[in-house]
Amino acid sequence: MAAERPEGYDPRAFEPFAVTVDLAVFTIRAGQLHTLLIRRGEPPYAGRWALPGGFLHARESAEDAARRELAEETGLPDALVADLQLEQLRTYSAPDRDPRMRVVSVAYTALVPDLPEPAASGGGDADQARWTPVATVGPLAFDHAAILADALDRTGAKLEYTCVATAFCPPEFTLGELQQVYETVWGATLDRPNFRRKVLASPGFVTPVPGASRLTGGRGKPAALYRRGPATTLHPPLLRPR
Amino acid sequence: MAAERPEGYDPRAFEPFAVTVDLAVFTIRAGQLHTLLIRRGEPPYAGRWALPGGFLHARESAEDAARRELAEETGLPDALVADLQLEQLRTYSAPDRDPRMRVVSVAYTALVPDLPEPAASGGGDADQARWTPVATVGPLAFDHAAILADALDRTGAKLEYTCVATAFCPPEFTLGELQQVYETVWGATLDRPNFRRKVLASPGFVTPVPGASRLTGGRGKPAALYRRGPATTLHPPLLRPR
DNA sequence: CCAAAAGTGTTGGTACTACACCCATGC
DNA sequence: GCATGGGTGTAGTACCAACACTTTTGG
Repeated sequence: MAAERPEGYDPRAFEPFAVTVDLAVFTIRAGQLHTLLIRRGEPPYAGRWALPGGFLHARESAEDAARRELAEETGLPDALVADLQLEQLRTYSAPDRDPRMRVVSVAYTALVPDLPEPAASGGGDADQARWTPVATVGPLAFDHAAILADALDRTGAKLEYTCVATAFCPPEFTLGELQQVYETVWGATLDRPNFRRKVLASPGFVTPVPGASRLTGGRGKPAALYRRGPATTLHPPLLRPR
Repeated sequence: MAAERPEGYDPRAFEPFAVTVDLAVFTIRAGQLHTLLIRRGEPPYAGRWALPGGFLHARESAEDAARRELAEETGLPDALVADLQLEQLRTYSAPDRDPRMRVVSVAYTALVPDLPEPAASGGGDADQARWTPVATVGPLAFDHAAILADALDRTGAKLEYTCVATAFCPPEFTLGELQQVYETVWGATLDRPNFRRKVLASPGFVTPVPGASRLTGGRGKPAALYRRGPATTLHPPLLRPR
C-alpha cells in the first residue's frame, strides 16, 4: 500500500531485488518449432541449457532490455529487432527461483522468421547459443522449463485470434507457408481450401503482392505471394481443431 | 544473458530495484463497475487516488504479496482471499514511473463480489480506501491510469472466453444476475433468451441448485439459482456484440 | 387483471466442414 | 503422362441472432 512506498533511497524501506528479462524466442526451421537456448558456462546450472536473458540496465524498461538481449543473442541488426514481434508473457517471482539471490524475471515471447544459427559468442562465458527443436528440449536451468511451457501455450492461443503467425514468415510468403506455421505450432493438420478462405476473409491479415509467385516444393503450381497486412487481431478467429 | 548473472551478492553485479504489486480490484455495485482506490497521504501524488498495492516482502512471491495486500485493503478474511480470482496482468517497468527511485511493479487483476465498503484504515497514512465507479475515476498517481485501462481491457476480453464472470457474483446467483455482469462490464445489452442458452450449453460454467429460486426485482417469476461450475474456460466463447 | 421478470420455441440467415474438382509446373 | 502443390466450387450442417410467446410472481 502507499504507506509503505519509500520516501527516498533509504535502503531499509524496501527489499532489494535483481530484475531480469528472459526470452522465449521461437522460429520454424525445417517444419519444426525451434527455440533459442544458450548453454550456461558458470554455476549454478553450469553446462545446462537456459533461455537467453539478462539484467535490466539502470535506466531501461523491461521491453528495451528484452530487445537489447534479443539483438545480442540473435546477432540481428538493431533496426530489424526494433519491429520484431515481442510480447510480455508474465513475471516470475518465486523466492527460490534463483539459488543465489532474489531475482524477479519478466519473461517475453519473441516470434522470428528462420534465421541463421547465432554466431558463437567470441570467448564469452556462455559457451554456445543454439536453435533447438522444442520437442527435444531437455531439463533447463532455473524455472525456464515452466517459462517455455507457458510461452508455448500462449503462442498457440495467440495464433487463434491475432495475426502474429506472419512473424514466423519472411517478408513475402505463400499461404501454404503460413498454413505450415499453424500446423507446426498446433501440431495439427488443417484443410487447405478452408484455411485459405479464412485468411483471405480476415481483413488486413495479409495483402497480396500483385503478379508475384514462387515455387515451393520444386514442383507444382507456383504460389501467389503475400505480405503481412496492417491488422493485428483476427476477426473472426481461426480456431484450432478440437 | 547468463554471463551477466551475478555469481553472489556482489552489489556491483546488478542494479538494485524495488519491486511492488499493484491491484486493479473490480466489483459490481448497483449495476456499475467499481474499482478499489486508496487516497495517498504522502508525496509524491499526496491527495491523489491510486491503486492499492505495496512492496514484496523478502521471501514472498508477487502473487502472495498481491493476496496479502488484497486482504489488507478489503478487510476480507485470509481464507476467503485465498480462493478469489486473481490474475497477473502485466509488469510495468518504465524507468521514470516512480519519481523517487526505480520501482518495477507487477500488476494483478482481482474480481470480487459486492463487498462492504473497506474499513477506514485506523490511523494509517493512506487516509482512505473507497469503491469508485470506473466511469468517474479521475487522474491517478504514477502510471495507475494506464494499469487500470489495461485491466479493464483484459477483464472485458476474459469474459468472452473464460468463466470468470461468476467471480463477480455471490455463491448462489441467477442467470439474470450473471447477464448483468456481462452487460455492465461490456457496456452492452444482451438478448436474454440467447444468453441463457449459451451459458447453459457451456459445460461446467454453472451448475443448478435444485429446487432453489429467488425473487429479483420484487416482482416477476422467481429465478432458478446456480453456482459456479468446475470449468474455467468457455467453449464456445461468449462473444461481445460487435 | 396488469406489470414485470423468468423461461421456451421458432425461424431465417450465416458460417463453417468436408469434400470434389480444376490449374500450373517439374520430371 | 503423372506426381505435386496451388487454387475454386459446393452441398450439408451446425450454429446463432432476433423475436414471438408462455409462465409465475406481486400489487
